[in-house]
Amino acid sequence: MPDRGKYRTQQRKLVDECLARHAGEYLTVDLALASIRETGGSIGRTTVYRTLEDMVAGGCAIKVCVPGGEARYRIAEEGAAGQLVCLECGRVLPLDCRTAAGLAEHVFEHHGFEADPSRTVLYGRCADCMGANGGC
Amino acid sequence: MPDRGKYRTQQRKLVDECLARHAGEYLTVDLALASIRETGGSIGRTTVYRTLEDMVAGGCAIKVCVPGGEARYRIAEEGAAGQLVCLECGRVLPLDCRTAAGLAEHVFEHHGFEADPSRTVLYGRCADCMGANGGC
DNA sequence: CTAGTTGCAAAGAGTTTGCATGGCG
DNA sequence: CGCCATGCAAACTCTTTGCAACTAG
Repeated sequence: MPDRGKYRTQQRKLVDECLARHAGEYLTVDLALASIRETGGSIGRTTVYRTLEDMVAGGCAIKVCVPGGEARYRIAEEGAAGQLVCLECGRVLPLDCRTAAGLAEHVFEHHGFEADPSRTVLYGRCADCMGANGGC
Repeated sequence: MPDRGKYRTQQRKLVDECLARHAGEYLTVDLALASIRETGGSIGRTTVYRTLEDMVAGGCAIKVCVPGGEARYRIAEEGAAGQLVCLECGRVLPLDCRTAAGLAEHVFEHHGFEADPSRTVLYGRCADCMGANGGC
């Protein structure tokens, strides 16, 4: 394995910029790829995968796993929030960071588990889907 | 698609019993398959997949998504807890239900998002891995 | 120039589906 | 007896890897 992340290449910048452009959103590899190419960038799918994984390893990006779907990536921001995944529409919404941080702290004290607040994931139904399906 | 879950077959019982036998644990499809066959049960991998998905759809099982790994399933118990996923060793640990429930309530009030406490997932490092890797 | 990086194509892992056989009610 | 369930094999999807050409420093 080469010493990943040493060179600041054209492609690496493209991925960086793409996540920054979509700050707060959760992009799949294909969405990122499409967005990059839309802006005129030249990049291959493999490189997007590799660069995103590098960013996650380096703490610059957050990876969220959605059951039955593709992985989603978001830029890691200062005081970044966790995520709320709607099981009906598949949307991913941000969770305020205070809540996530408080939970992580509580978990550390009670379980000795060092949770990353920005990776907190809750599954359920978003407000829109609750409204649409109401009682049932 | 047939009207899944109508008949209470031998195999369905086997999967049920397997999850019950491992209550609180998070089984992969392969682990469940192995456990069932160990106890003398006859079942195919496809059926385990299908039955577990049926159980998740029916609210009898919880599915947890581990990045880079297989899906894991746990029986859905009354007052079931959320889960703590260790990103180093891949282990999944239970999160006490009081904490998860409190968080879900908080999230509902602040975000209008109806989170399922038992599906709360936190990612980080478990106590064992923290001890092993200490400072770094 | 040297080592890291890219990206195509192919391999791989996990999961789902088609379809004929078998079982529940 | 009808319809659902099973399970093998094949298809599929998402992701990773091998490798030769390329590029940043």
